[in-house]
Amino acid sequence: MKLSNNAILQILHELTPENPKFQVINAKKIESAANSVDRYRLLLSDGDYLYSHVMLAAQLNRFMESNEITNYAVIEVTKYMCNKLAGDKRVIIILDLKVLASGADVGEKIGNPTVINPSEIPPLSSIKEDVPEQKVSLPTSKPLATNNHFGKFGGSNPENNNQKLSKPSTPSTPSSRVHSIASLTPYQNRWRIRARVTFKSNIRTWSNSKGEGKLFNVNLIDESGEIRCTGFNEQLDKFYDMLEVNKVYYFSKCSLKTANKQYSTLKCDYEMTMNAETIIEPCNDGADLPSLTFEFVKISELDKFKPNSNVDIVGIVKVCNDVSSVVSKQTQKEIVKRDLQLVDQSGVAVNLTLWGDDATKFDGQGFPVIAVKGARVSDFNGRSLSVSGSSQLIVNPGIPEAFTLRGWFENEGRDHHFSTFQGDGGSGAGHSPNYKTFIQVKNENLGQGEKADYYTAKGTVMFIKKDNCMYQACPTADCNKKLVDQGNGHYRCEKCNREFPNYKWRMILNANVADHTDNQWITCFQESAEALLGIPADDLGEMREKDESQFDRVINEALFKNYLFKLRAKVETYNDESRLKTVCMAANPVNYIDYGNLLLERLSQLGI
DNA sequence: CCCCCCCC
Repeated sequence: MKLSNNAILQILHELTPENPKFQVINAKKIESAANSVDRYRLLLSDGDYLYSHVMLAAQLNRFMESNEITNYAVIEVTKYMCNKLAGDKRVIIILDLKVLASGADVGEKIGNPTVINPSEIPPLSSIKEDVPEQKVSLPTSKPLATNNHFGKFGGSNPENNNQKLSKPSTPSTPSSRVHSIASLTPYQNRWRIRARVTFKSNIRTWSNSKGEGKLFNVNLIDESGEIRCTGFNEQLDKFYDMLEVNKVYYFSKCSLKTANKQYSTLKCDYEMTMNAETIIEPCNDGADLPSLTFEFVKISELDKFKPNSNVDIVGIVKVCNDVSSVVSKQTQKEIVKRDLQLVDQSGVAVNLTLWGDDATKFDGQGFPVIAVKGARVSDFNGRSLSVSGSSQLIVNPGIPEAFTLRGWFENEGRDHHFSTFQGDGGSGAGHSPNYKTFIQVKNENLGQGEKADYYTAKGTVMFIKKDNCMYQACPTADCNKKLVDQGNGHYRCEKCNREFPNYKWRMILNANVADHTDNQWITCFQESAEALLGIPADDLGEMREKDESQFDRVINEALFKNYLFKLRAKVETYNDESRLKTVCMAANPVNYIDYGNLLLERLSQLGI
């Protein structure tokens, strides 16, 4: 196996031998800081010289990880560059390669190469006497250039110029090696990243006491992480049109500053601002870079997130409300909004609000899947979501999670009754449920104390009392007072001291639920009663008036279903008689993973 | 240098 003799020395002197063949004598993994990508450093031989300041581009790590390259392997380097570091040290970066022979096949060091001391690179005149495989015209006397421009070299062979060595994607600017986004800090400014644009904002203008202007941001991603980059005024004019979502660019010479976490949904500690020096150039071979990534959260788990935090969410738009408008309390401006009800396989529904253009342009036909990166969590109605200015809304994204959701929805999700975070108390601390069996509730005297006891029980609906399970309630929001029928088509609310021509149906449903240990009578108010019966109270009330047999059918169909009941137990005294009253706070679908784990825990407590 | 993202 013939190596490209002296090619290392040539490269260190800014010559560009084509497709040089080297032997990898040794390799060392450089563990990176958290979130960054590990890199490999190679000890490379050209048969005459050994050089240790050689790095493998991160996208070639697979050659090391798959053991395609082991010690003594011979490689052909089809793309490379030589960068100058502080102290005039030179680093060869291998950008692309082919493995010509495995380390096992070669089995030994070829030739007797001399080690090059990186701080004392021998002059080109010290090229060893054997015939180089690559014919390279050498400049007669060329000092070590201070320009580390890849592909630029002595003038004696212009025809051999960079069309062979610099691929179209290689930027024409002087550059150091490609850095990872995760490695950027404000304390270094000689860096260059190769990154995909995952988001480009609209152009926004501002005007305040400090002045006015326009700006935009892009979000950038590489293997190591994400960062936001903002362009103001002149930079906006220069780069806005050029930057396209999903395309890959080289970025260098942006200002870095600590990201204000209050406004940033990305996990990066820093963010970039374009300045007059900034260079952005397209990169045509960025296929190896990741696209937008999500860390999806199940809707049922939203109560584990604090209000004002951001989450990635994907769900089916089960309900798409019409646009409406609200007046901002702060700006007094009217804003268009649209509320969606989002559901997923976790069996919980949550409201998601779209604003402005997102709201007006949204088409809810056909139960689309939507993904939101960085949706804002609020505790309205237990938990709600909002697509904020820094969120990204993607309708029918081409991601596996979307296809899975679609399949689930078409098969079963469509007919599922979804629970909500309403009735969970809203504070949503996300405590692990206090699971009890009904016999435990009795044995432990739950609800007998001063304060109510809350517990969660998995139970089956055994019986529902249909008499007096609903009433005509005051139509005023938040007033659920039972109305007095005046007999003249009007209904009187004693609480509001008003008469109404209309009413809303409210439910108080008494049901008996059982587990394998005992049974328990529970009272379900509106939301949990609707959850058990699978129908809105207003529909049920109308149904009962029109056709009582249909109403009976709804009640019967609700029997023998299993739920995870969130219950509140408290003794109440009425007419000198005290009895335990159990109110259902929520009837949620059983999560059989959680429930299975609960059973495992109970089994282990039996000590069998 | 923005950073408001609203309401119920």
